[in-house]
Amino acid sequence: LSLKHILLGILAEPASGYQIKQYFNASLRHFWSAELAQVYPTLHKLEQKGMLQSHLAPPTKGPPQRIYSRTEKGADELFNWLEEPISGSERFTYLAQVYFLAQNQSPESAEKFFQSLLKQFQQRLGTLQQILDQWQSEIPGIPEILEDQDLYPYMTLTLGLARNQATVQWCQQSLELIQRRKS
Amino acid sequence: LSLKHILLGILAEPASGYQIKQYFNASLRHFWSAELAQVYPTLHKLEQKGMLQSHLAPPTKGPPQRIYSRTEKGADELFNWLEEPISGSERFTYLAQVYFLAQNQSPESAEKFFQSLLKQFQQRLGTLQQILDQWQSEIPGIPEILEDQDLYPYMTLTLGLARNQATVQWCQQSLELIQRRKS
DNA sequence: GCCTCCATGTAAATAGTTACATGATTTT
DNA sequence: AAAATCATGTAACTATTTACATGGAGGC
Repeated sequence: LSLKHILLGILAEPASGYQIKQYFNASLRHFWSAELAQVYPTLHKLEQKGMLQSHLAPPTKGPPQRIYSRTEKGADELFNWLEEPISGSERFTYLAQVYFLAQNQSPESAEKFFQSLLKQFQQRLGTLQQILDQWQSEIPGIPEILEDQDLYPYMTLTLGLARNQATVQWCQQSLELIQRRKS
Repeated sequence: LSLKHILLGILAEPASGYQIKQYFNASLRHFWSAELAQVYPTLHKLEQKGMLQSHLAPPTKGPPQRIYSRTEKGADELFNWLEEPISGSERFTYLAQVYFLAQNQSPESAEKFFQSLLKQFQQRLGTLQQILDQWQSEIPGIPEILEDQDLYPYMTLTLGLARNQATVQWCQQSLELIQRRKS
């Protein structure tokens, strides 16, 4: 349901399926990802519904590209989605793993699990921090100075940072608690 | 992929599909949910694979219940899953909405969106806080005093709280920024 | 009598992943 | 000459949601 709307959002500028996938990797991967095998059929469906138009671009190099652009109908659909209330439930597989951790017989398994959790979240945090550092060095006066079109993507970055910081702290506290209980 | 393992985790004690659904509503809903229409077929598949066994319980009241219990094979599968590394990508639909918010023509739409975001996260935070308060009033000396089987579920609660607090703060800061920019 | 809760399930649709197929161009 | 990247797509499978079908028990 959401990929449709995300594609409509990305297609503020015309682009090919492949370029859209690049955009996912470059800018959205912190909260969304999509495989090409999902992108292409979804673009087709959106075209069938009249929300996108496409044409083949002459092959400058390599195979020809099919370039999609958003129609008015597509833009309307996007604007409606942008006003929808958010959906309730989130899914965190690793929290399910934590939840049942006590069922694993081996006594160090919980400690090991949290150590690897901590590592992974520290790494994510580092990645996000680097991106923020780059924004800050390139654009002094951030965020006040930003245009709206950059401000909201920037906000998704700051939330990612805040949440990851909270998660790293939680991992550390949990690890300490687990280690204290060993004795 | 995960629902299988979550069912195996819940079935440390034998239970029916309906009871499992209750358990989702009572204890896991903060990070996972599942419809009965998904639970029943998944239980069937797990039984076919020899990870669960079932028998019909005599109808004390109402229709008979099919009670599932975990086999050794099922337990092994669970233990393996509990040691798997976590998967990389998370999905947050509302962050995609934030990301494209600038494309909505109407100037107050962003403000409205964040106001409703803030409300919803404050509400979730309140719910989680209530659950924590109850644990704390019922079990003084939490978390040190807890058995492992309660400690890890408790940890999923504390992470939920920490993340929601971070999110509420982010909503507030974002709203202030948006309101400052109006002038 | 009607509504809700208990309890199980199927069917159909949507969403998403993994694997496969194809072929050109550019880099090593 | 092999490997990586560009570029599009299909097929098969897995995961999830929404809607429907059925029927008993207990409360209003």
